[in-house]
Amino acid sequence: MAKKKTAASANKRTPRRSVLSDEIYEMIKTMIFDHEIAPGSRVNIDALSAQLEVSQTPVREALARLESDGLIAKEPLKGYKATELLSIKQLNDLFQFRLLIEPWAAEQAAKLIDNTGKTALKAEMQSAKTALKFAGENQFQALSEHDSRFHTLVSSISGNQTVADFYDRTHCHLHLFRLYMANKLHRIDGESRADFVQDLFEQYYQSGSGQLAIKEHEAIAKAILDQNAKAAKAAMHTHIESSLKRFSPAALAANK
Amino acid sequence: MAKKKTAASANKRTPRRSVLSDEIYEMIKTMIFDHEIAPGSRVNIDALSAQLEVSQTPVREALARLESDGLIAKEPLKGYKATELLSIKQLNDLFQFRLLIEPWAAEQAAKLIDNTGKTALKAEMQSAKTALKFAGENQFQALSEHDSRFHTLVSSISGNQTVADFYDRTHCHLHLFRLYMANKLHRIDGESRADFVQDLFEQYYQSGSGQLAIKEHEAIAKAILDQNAKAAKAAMHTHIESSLKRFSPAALAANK
DNA sequence: ACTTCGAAAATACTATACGAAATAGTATTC
DNA sequence: GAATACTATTTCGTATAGTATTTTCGAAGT
Repeated sequence: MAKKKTAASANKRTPRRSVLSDEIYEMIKTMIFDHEIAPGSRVNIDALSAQLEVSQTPVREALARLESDGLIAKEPLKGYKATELLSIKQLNDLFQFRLLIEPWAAEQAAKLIDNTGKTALKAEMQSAKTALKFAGENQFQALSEHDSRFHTLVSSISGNQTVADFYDRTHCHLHLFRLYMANKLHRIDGESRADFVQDLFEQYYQSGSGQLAIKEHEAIAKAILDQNAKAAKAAMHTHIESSLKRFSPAALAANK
Repeated sequence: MAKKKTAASANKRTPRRSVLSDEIYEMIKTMIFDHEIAPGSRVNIDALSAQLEVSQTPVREALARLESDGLIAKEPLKGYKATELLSIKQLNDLFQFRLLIEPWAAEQAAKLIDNTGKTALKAEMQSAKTALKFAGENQFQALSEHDSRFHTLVSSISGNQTVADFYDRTHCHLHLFRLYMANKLHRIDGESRADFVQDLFEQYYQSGSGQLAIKEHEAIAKAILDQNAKAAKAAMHTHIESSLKRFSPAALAANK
């Protein structure tokens, strides 16, 4: 609902700096992220464009891109629908893929990092800590975003653009977040979405998973900053395996 | 020009089994591969939809998807343009990426292959040989397509869908790069595009690169069929490194 | 000659309305 | 009760108009 206003005002008043189509793309992504568009549910272009208060044209473009991203599936002449949540197998496949890529990326990052990279990495770790302290009710969101930025950063420091691009394309954080959300939505009926996020974070936080993830990130960051390639590689490997373990119960629950 | 007719007839006469938007997507992709849309050149939606004799809507959707594929880039409010070709660095990055993924995929394939997979793999190797013998002037095309199918097949036998998907995304860039080589290395003006491809094949073929690649494929296939995981992994690693070496001189020439 | 400015043209982007074709759902017939 | 026919809904594509932004290009000022 808040989104409608944003779209309308951005459209009518302010001189646009970007293109509506891109905004719509981001908005729909967010809606999928928040389960406002539930996994597996149909996406009616008419309804969506009405809700967002834009015409069909930008919605169509956005959906076409989301389809390439694997977040939306198109059935010809039947319409678009949000993709289902990751199955256990898909989750394992995804993490196996990451295990092939990211430890190598961390290793390279440790070898090739320069001062700019070091500054960026330190800044990211710092901001993660402060975000966790002050984000209040949005701490889980903050954590998730930090995680995404961290892995993107390491990939980019590795110097291999292909690797960096391909990490982005996995949409890891989005899939994992959806998984957790679904898990939570399953348990508590009738609550508002904001409350779900809050609850979700609390569970995640109180289980110590958040701190663990940050700790592991710190180990990776330290190794990279020390330019200890072997340690960086090992730390990233450990981190991804731990991360998979933390997410697996959610996947189990989501898949009933 | 031949394409126009296809589009029009598919649109007007026959009952459609797929969606126009998808056809347009394939057509534009073909146009990029054929250098009908040159790398780096701008893509005028009006002109393109006129040329293909369809409205803008399906063209926009196709371009949005091609953008996700990395074949087209969008600059907000300025329009779409075909992406530039791979630089030497990007080519190296891409092959480094493949070195991380595909040897593992081959290893897994050797471990997990079943009878269906064995049949498919044998059939592919067989068809590669016959295609090379009898394809005549389309031998380069045949070889290129076999290469694509072979690597796709191994990825899919590996059982990891994420890995298979990501291989697919890399391949179009390699394909494009090969055709680009053709164009650059044989810069003969006034010749038709088909002639370029033909010329490329001849050089490639006469240099023995084609046979080499097939030989390496056979080594990989044998190891997988023998379910010798280690050998399969090693053979794939060797193959990709050799493949890069075969590409590199052309890449150097192409980038002046 | 070189920049700087500004109008005109070209182009990108969005909105809207309509229509054809396929799917989905419902009723009718046998 | 099953197959068929009809209706409704929805998707997909077309056409067109209007707005916003970039680009072009020429004139004025330095």
